[in-house]
Amino acid sequence: MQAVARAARGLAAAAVARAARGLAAAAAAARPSVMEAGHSGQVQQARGIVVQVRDGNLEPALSIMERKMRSSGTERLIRAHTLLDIKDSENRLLALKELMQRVRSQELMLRKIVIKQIRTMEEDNADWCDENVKIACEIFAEEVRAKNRSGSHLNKLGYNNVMVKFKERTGKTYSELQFKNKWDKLKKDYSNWKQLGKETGCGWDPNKKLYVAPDWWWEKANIQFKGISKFKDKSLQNAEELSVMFEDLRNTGDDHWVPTSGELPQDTEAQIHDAINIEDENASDCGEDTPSSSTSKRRRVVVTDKGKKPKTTGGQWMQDQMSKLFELNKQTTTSCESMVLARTQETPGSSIKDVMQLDKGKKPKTTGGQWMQDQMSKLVELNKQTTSCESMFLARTQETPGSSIKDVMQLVKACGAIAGSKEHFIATQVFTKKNEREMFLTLDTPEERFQWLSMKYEWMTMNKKG
DNA sequence: GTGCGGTGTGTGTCTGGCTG
DNA sequence: CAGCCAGACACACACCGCAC
Repeated sequence: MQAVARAARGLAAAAVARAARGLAAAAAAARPSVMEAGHSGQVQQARGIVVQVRDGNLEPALSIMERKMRSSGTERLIRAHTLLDIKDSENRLLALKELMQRVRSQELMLRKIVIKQIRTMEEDNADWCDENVKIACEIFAEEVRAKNRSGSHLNKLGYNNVMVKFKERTGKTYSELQFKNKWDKLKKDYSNWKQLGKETGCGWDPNKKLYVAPDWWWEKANIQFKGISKFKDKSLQNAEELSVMFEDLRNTGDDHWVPTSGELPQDTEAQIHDAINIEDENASDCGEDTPSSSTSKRRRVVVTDKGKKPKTTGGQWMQDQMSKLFELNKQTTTSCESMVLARTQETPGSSIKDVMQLDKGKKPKTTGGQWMQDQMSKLVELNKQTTSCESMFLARTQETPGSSIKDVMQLVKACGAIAGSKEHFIATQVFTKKNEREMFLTLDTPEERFQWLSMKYEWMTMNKKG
């Protein structure tokens, strides 16, 4: 409002000046002056707008002038002129911006064309003959051993090394992308080959080193595992190198999940459960680092977030799941860990508490893959601890009687799980397994035992649904 | 010094076109 | 039709400048 008033005042002042000029011109020959004439109340013929200022009172005169200017269209002309000035300058600015954008986009286009031309001149069309694939696999494996793999792919340095080494050995210049594509392809092949090893419908021909199955089986398998039928009449080439490249991140879906795969387990709890593999006592007895095949295939997560795919490269989801995993590990480990701690002095910095600290505070400024690898290493360490303390515990329980089904079921009833209750029912199901009984015995109070049974029931029913 | 937003880079997934 | 390839898309992280 004040600005508007100021503008009006400015316009008025300009008009006053112009009017005064016109007045002055008309009264050029005569005296007194314009102001004097105005002051004396004389109205003189003049061009322009004439306003009288009475008794030196400027405000009413300005108001009158504004009215006159508005009615005569002068104000509109002045405004239009002013706006035209602004528009001109703005237009010039816009035009300059547009020009810059045009130049920039043309420059970009030109650059793209030049890059493409240079690429096509420098790059060879990928020719993945057996020999080239073999060399590539060897170099890939070298780079993986040199820890130039982050996540599930080689990093920039890794690809650069591959490009250089491959050129040295074959004379061919392939781009990073071409190697990346080949890497993806090899990974898929390796995954399919491993899948064949688990399929029950095919046999193994040791002479030909081939999986054998009827044609209909291959057709069926190829629908489920795209590209698997290529192994119908040929075996996996460069298996050793591929093993180095992919074995620790194999993504067959049923026994591993790769956090960077973008396909998340729908039932996270169940996945965590599978990951720590509590249900499968046989597997835990074997001490496998990775869980054995679970009952559910990896499923595409239901995307609710405005259709975006769950890209989880070292992302929040991964961190959340790892946290949950730690939490569950803590739950299953703490009780026996305390026993171990009582006997042995713990290595500083390797306690669960220390490891759990990883979740807190700032995110580590590393790539998702690196972070994941670190966390997994720590998790493996933690699991080793768990396994060792479990074995210590088992050794102890073997010494002490009281872990028979009969003994444990007495404890079940004592903690309030009466016959007919869901807690009692789940106890009858799980305590046929020795490990479950022993785990149950690690709980100190009846309350803890009852809660454990409740959770066990919910967990198992949830997994049944999943 | 700290927090925030913008930008660039690296990484991973997916899709569709081209070719043999 | 399978294999190869390019490119779009999405996300995480690092870095930088700026305001407070």
